[in-house]
Amino acid sequence: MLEPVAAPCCPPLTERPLSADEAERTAKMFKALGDPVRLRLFSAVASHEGGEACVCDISDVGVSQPTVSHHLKKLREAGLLTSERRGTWVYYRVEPSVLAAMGQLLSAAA
Amino acid sequence: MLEPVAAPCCPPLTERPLSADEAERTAKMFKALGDPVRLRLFSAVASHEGGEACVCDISDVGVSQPTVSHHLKKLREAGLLTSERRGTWVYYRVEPSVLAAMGQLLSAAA
DNA sequence: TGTCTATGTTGACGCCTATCGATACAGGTG
DNA sequence: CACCTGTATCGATAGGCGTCAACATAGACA
Repeated sequence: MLEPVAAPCCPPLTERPLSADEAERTAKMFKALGDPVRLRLFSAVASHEGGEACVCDISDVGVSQPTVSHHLKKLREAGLLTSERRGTWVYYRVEPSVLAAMGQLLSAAA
Repeated sequence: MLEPVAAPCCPPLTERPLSADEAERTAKMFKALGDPVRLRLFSAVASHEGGEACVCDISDVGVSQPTVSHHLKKLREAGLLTSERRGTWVYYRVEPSVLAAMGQLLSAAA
C-alpha cells in the first residue's frame, strides 16, 4: 500500500537541479515533516530512548487521539517511521536510511 | 513582512522532542520544500553557478510563470531564498545559514 | 514619452488536508 | 464470554494551497 520513498534517492540539492521524478519523491518526505504536529511526533520518536516509542509516550501534542493517529500514518506513508504492535501498545521507530538520505540532501549546503 | 525563520533554530531532531514553538518555526522550512515544483526551483538555484540564478534560468519546471513567481515567493517567505533585482532580471540565491540549520536538524540521524 | 520584456500580484477555482466526534478493531483481563 | 484500554478508521467540515488567466509593475531602450 505504501512503499518507502526510496532511501538513497538524490544527490545534494546543491549538486544539480532535481528532475521532476526526483523532486516528486523527495518532496513527499519534506512535506511529511512540514507540519508542526508531525514534526513534534517525529522528534519525540527519534529522541526517545531505544529509538522507539509507544504512541502513548508521544501523543501529548495538543490534538485529539484520532489526529495523532492520522499524522503517524502520514509519517509511515512517507517512509519516515515504521510501526509494530507488541501486545497492547503500538511502537514507532524511525527509518534510519531515509533520515540519512534527507540529511545528505542538505549536507553539502555551503 | 516576512522575517527569516531563525536560522540557528533547533537541535537535531534526535536529541530531544521539539517544543511547540520550535516545531512551528521549523515546519515552515520543511513545508516550503514539501512541494515538487518548489524543490526543483530551490535545487536549480542552489546548484546554479555562482550560487545564484535569474528567474529566466530556472522557470522551466512545467508550470505557468505566475505559478513560478508564487512558489519563489513562498521560498522567500520561508527564509530559504533571497532575491535581488539587477536591471531587467531578478536573481535568487540560497540563504546558506538556513540550509545549514536544516542539515543540522537531520545530521545526527543514526 | 511610448513600447517591449521580465516579474510580481490579484482573484477565482478546485483539490488537498488538518481536525474532530463517532465508531471499529485488537489485545489484555476477569 | 464480557469488559476495558489503546489505537486505527470513517465521515464531515473548515481552511489552506497549487494553479491559472488577467492585470499591474519595473526596467531598458528608442
